[in-house]
Amino acid sequence: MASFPLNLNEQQQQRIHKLDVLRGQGLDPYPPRSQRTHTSSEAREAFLATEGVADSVAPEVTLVGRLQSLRVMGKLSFAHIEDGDGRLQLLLRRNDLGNEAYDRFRKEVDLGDFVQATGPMIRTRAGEITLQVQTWQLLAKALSPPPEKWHGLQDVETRYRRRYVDLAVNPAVRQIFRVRSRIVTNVRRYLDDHGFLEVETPVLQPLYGGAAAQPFITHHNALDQDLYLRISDELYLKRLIVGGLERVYEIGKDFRNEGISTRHNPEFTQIEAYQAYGDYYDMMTLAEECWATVAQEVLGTTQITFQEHTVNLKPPWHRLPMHEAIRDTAGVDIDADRDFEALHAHVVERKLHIEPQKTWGRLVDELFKEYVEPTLIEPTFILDYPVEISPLAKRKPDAPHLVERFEFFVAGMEVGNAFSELNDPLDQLARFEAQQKAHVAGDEEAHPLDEDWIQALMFGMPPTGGIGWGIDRMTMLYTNQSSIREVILFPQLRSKD
RNA sequence: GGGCCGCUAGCUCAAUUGGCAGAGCAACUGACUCUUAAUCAGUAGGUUACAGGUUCGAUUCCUGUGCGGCUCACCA
Repeated sequence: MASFPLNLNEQQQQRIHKLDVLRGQGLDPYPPRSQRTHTSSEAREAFLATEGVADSVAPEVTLVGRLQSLRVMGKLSFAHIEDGDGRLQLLLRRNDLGNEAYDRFRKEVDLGDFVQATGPMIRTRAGEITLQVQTWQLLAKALSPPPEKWHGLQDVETRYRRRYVDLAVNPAVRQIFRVRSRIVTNVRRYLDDHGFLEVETPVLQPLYGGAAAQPFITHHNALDQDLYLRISDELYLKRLIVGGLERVYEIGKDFRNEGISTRHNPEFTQIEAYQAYGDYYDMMTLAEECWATVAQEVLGTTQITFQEHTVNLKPPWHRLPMHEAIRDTAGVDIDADRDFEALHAHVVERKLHIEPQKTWGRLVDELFKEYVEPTLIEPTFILDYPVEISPLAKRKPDAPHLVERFEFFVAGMEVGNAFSELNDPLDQLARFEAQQKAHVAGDEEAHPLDEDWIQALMFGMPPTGGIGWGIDRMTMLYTNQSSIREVILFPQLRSKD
């Protein structure tokens, strides 16, 4: 018996009493094995294969599953059990089971219990394909009752904190995570088919990098050394490009120590891919082809509906240089106002403020986020970012204040980031030094100087295109979920108590 | 971190102006051999998130705390 205070409610106490009754009858409420012969859909198919066929015999099956409904009508009862394939009805008759087995089902079994039932498949008078139970067995007793049967579990907090209940009673939630799994599988397949090698790089890193974010810090006891949880995979994957692995990718968790919102979870899943001898144009092709292919495979169409928007992921996507986008929406020509003060005047005029890094690039970024981002409904690549906010990307040869970088947007949501990778070690060093200045000036998300990465670049890296996007946000778009918590099985919540 | 909203039975929700805390489902007892939101009769189930305050009296009004949702800021 439980030796810790469980604060059992009345229904739980009743169910524990039933455990004692069952054990008193010499029955194990938690037997070690089951003997399934068919899943619910296999049993249904087996029945349909024989129904109406002359001289055929109804198939005899053994099904297992969780009891989801029970309708007792005296000497006849109906129930539904649910397995991984779906629901199937059970018919139990006193005549078939005998008094003892029938009464035990009525008295000792509760909604939520796992049961096993054996018998022939039949069709009831109401037309439902049903297992006519001859023998049955309890597989696992549930001590807590399931939520109410037609409103189900709706409380969002309880759904996230007790996801097992959510999954058990809300089929739509199960479907989201099936889609998520198939998205990951198909992204992987696309990259595998295009010659990319899947690799794993450290989550625990002596120095973090690859993005503008604050890290989580942890400690290794034996080494007596602080380590960071990675904020991106970028610099390790690019080390592999230096090492001669020409196409690599990784799908894994990144960790960013920032606010939580409907679009941000502290740990999130990102795909990053790097292609030697490629550039950011190759990454655009990769993104639009991969997203369209995955949508076709997973959803059966390249058209997706997200909230009030319906968009088509079919290539080619819009390609819009950032300065054009800002000119067309904000009415500011950033090419004309190349210095901080001139552009700052426009920003002040529009009552925007920038913190903490006061650079020309941040002003551009601010204008972009305010005016352009909300307009990006159709899948769109925004090209050519300011160098100050892109310390790992290669400069545009004809415009060295910009870099060959794009971010892409679908249905108003930023989903990914890519660039022609900076492979000039001395320029990389200069960029890191600029980041250090920004850090001193108060930008806590400035990129730290990674000396080992400079060493790697000095060994020589070919021209390379790299891309990353969020699997969580991709799943949000493909399943039409407006909160990232709906596509993460166990989203981060504050601990209770 | 700011603003707004929410927290009542296992679940979904009510409760009038501050006046006995209720319903449906689930549970328990009974009837019922083709139901499927089964039906019918009956029973039980509450620290109204928590801590204070006002009041003869608080689910209701006030203050604080916790947790959550949305949103703004920040970010991806």
